[in-house]
Amino acid sequence: MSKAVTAALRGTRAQEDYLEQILTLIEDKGYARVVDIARNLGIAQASVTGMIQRMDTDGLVTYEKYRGVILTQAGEDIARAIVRRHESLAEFFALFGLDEKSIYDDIEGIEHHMSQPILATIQALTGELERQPALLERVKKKMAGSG
Amino acid sequence: MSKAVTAALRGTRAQEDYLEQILTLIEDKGYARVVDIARNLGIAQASVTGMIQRMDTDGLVTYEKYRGVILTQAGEDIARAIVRRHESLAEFFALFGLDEKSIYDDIEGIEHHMSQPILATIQALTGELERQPALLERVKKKMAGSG
DNA sequence: ATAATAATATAGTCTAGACTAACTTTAATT
DNA sequence: AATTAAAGTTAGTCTAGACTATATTATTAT
Ligand SMILES: [Mn+2]
Ligand SMILES: [Mn+2]
Ligand SMILES: [Mn+2]
Ligand SMILES: [Mn+2]
Repeated sequence: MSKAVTAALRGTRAQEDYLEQILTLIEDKGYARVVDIARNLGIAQASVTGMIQRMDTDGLVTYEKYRGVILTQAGEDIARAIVRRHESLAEFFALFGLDEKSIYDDIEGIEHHMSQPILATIQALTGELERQPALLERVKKKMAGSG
Repeated sequence: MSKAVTAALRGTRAQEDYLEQILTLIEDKGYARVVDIARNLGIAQASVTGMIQRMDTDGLVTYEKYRGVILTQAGEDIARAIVRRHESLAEFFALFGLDEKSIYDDIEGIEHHMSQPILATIQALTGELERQPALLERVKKKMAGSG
C-alpha cells in the first residue's frame, strides 16, 4: 500500500535540466547561485536569470532578486525524479564499461524521456546483470566489434 | 576495413522526426504527402509546409511546390539512422513485455539521444538476452513490483 | 569609507517551431 | 466543362529559450 502521487512530476527539458542543477548545487554546496548554474549548463548568466524568473512564475522555484534560488516542493519532486533517472542510466551503462563522461550528453537527453515502465525495466535489469559477469563480458566483446 | 562516413548524421529533434516519417511514408506508400506527415506527427499542415521549406534550405529534402517531398542523401542517411535506433529500442524493450504503444513517446524521445556506444550496447545486449529467458523472467517479476 | 570586482538583473534581439485564418492549386464528381 | 472537395501554401502571430550589451547591486580589498 503506497500513497499515490498525483503531481505531473515533469517540466520541459530545459526546466528539468535547470532543476537538476539547482538540486545538485544545493546538496553539494548548500546554495545555488546563478553563476554556477550558468557555468554548469553552459548557458549565459542572463539566460539563467530569465529562466529562473519563468520557473518562479510556474511555481517550480522561489526566487528573490539578488538572493539565491530555492526549490518549491513541486520543483524538488521533479528534480529528484530526474536525478534518479540520470543515476539509473549511468549505473546501467557503467555495467558495460562505458564511462559517464563519454555518454554524458546522451544521458542528459534520455533522462527526460523515461516513463515509469522504462525506468523500472532499467533498474530491474541492472540488478540482474550485476550478478551476470559472464554475460556482461560477452556484451562488451560484441560492442568492441561495432566501435 | 569499412569506409568512414564523415557526415554529421544528425538534425534537430524536430527535423529527425520529420525525416523518419518521410522515409517511412515513402517506403510504405511510395510517396510522402504533407497531409500524411502532418497527421502522423500530430502537427498542423501549415507547420509541415514551413518545416519542409526550411529542411530544403538545409539540404535534407528536395521540395517543389504542390509536388511531393523526397529525401536528399544527407536526409536519407539521418532518417535511416533514426529508424535503426527506434527499432533497436523497440526490440530491446519488447524483451521485457513492454508493448510499443505504451512506450512510444519515450522511444520517440530517446532515439534522438543515442550515440554510437549506446546503440552498440543496446543491440549487443538484446542479442545476448534473447538467449536468457530465465533472466528475462526475473526482470519482469521485479518490474511488476514497481508498477 | 571608498574603490574595485564579482554577481545579478534588465532591455532588446534572434531563431526554431508551432499555431490559425485565408488563399491557391490540384484532384475528384457530376 | 463546371463545380466541389481535398491538399497545399502564404501571411501573420506566438512562445520558449537562447544571446549580447548595459545597468544595478553586493562583496571584497584597500
Ligand atoms: Mn542529468
Ligand atoms: Mn538533461
Ligand atoms: Mn521514432
Ligand atoms: Mn522521435
